[in-house]
Amino acid sequence: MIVASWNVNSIRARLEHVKSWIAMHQPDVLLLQELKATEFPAGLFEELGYESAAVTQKSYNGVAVLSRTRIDVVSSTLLGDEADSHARFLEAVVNDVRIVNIYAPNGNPPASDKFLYKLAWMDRLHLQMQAWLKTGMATLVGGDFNVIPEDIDCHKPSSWMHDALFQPEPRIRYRALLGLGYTDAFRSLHPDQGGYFTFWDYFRKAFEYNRGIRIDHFLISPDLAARLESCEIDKGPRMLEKPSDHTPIVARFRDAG
DNA sequence: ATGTCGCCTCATAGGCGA
Repeated sequence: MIVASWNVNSIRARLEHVKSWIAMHQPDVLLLQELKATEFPAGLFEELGYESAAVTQKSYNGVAVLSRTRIDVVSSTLLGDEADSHARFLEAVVNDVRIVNIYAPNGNPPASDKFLYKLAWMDRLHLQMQAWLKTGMATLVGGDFNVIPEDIDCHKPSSWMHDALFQPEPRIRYRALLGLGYTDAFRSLHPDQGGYFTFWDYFRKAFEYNRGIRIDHFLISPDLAARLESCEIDKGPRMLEKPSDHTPIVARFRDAG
């Protein structure tokens, strides 16, 4: 099973990029974030052989799961805050695997209401991820976590020390998710290797100089970690005209034994 | 502070979020 995740920064602006990437890579499951549109063009992906489920809102956020096989949606809201209406979460079951697509809050600037929302959101995610482990179902939580886990996950820590994605509070919470028993799929197969990023700013030729950050992640339960074959970042789409500022990450799993 | 995108609107310029 091949699972990919890509923050597309507007599904309308990136439609051709996404369609051609799917045609080329044929993932079994694709998680999309930052749709930035009320309507998700499900029909266009149906033509490519993909079922889809999406949670959307006007202008902001939005996540979608695409799959070549049936998607059973479990929930479109993260527990713990009835008043939270952001489209940032979609939990589904595909091929006996719990697939959770997240677009975690950015949280900038630090010491703002947005930053507090980010931390609270991560605390809510922690509780769910803890509960999922106890169900015994193989679980993958993927998407844009908006957290730079370690110093090697950015080109230069001093450039990010004032950014919400690099603050101790979210980083501690990310590590706590690993502490529950989840594995950072990419890092587990590429230990101690810096210079691997999933996001580069549009400005200052950040991509050309590889001044980026690794903030798109797959956190996988132990049974899935045992099935993990590869996890790579595909920089290809970031090189195209009018790219998203993120690029896809792709994980491959052995079939369940 | 700035850079650059994509969205929206008290819309063709400016604000917001990233």
